[in-house]
Amino acid sequence: MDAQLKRGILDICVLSAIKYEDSYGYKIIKDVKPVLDLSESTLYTILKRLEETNMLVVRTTIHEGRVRKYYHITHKGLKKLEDFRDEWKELMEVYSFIMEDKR
Amino acid sequence: MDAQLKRGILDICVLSAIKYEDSYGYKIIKDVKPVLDLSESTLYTILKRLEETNMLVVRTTIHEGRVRKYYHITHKGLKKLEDFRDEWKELMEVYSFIMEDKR
DNA sequence: CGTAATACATCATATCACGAAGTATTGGGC
DNA sequence: GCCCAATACTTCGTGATATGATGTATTACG
Repeated sequence: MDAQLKRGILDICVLSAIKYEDSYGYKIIKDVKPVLDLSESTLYTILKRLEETNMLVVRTTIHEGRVRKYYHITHKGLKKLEDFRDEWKELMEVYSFIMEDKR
Repeated sequence: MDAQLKRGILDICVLSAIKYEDSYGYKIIKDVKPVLDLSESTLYTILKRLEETNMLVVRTTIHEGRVRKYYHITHKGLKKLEDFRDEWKELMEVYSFIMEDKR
């Protein structure tokens, strides 16, 4: 998918991936990649941003000798997901405008 | 609307605004603004980009003593609009993923 | 004569996706 | 024992791009 089109939904996608269950970077990539391709550098950049804007909180654990950081969605993160429904509605209207047959 | 979400559709919106009839910057803004807010600086940046990538061609005219540049969509621009239908389908699938009830 | 409307241009800034490259550990195959 | 894939996270540089601020210039109208 076009990089620009991705921008609006990448953050939302990542939040959605931890919506019901805490998850960690490596797993999030595996979960999201089939539906929306993203690289490790992109994902960790996004996770950092979401942490800085208090959309999620981090808990560092050790799993089989490896560091594993679990991400947990916050109230603010859940609200962001909720608000996206309205954003999507707006986007649908724009799409209608784009595809409108003006002849 | 969120700036990031806009990015993927701004170019498409502008192309769509000149799809059936040549138009000029000032008019495009008036047409697009009600459905998707954009500033003059943004619009002219986009028009320049679309010209550089051969999505449209420009014809400079004088109208009532003022310069007026008419933009005409090219075959490549029309193809871009067509391709957007597929992009949109992908986007819909991502939306399904985001809103999926995983409980 | 001033102001709004028309019309386009440029620049600096901030945001962000992504490839490249790196660090470190575990586990399986040979 | 050794190599490589898989697991897991980090940092840096680059390119793309939306936008506010600012500027230029003309016409129409009261």
